Amino acid sequence: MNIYVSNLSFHTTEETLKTLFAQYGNVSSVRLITDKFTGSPRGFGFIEMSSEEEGNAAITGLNNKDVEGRSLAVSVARPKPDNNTSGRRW
DNA sequence: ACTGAGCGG
Repeated sequence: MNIYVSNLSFHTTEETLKTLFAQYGNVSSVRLITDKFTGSPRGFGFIEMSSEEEGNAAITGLNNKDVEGRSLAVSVARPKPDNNTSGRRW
């Protein structure tokens, strides 16, 4: 279950998200998108959970949640484009 | 090296 989370504080780290999402299910992976030059968290990231139900529970529970002074924006991540092995084929 | 809409590897 790929989950997209944004509107994070610039001080928010992976462990913070990990702790928050772990409350609603098993977090498979946590990836914070960092800047290329400064290496600081850009304010958004991706969360992978073990199951879809846990992901929905995390989204429902953590969306618009106040974290470090910012309201989290949690939603389902978009499918990434692929050369030819990607879902819809038209 | 920075800042506030946002979808990465």
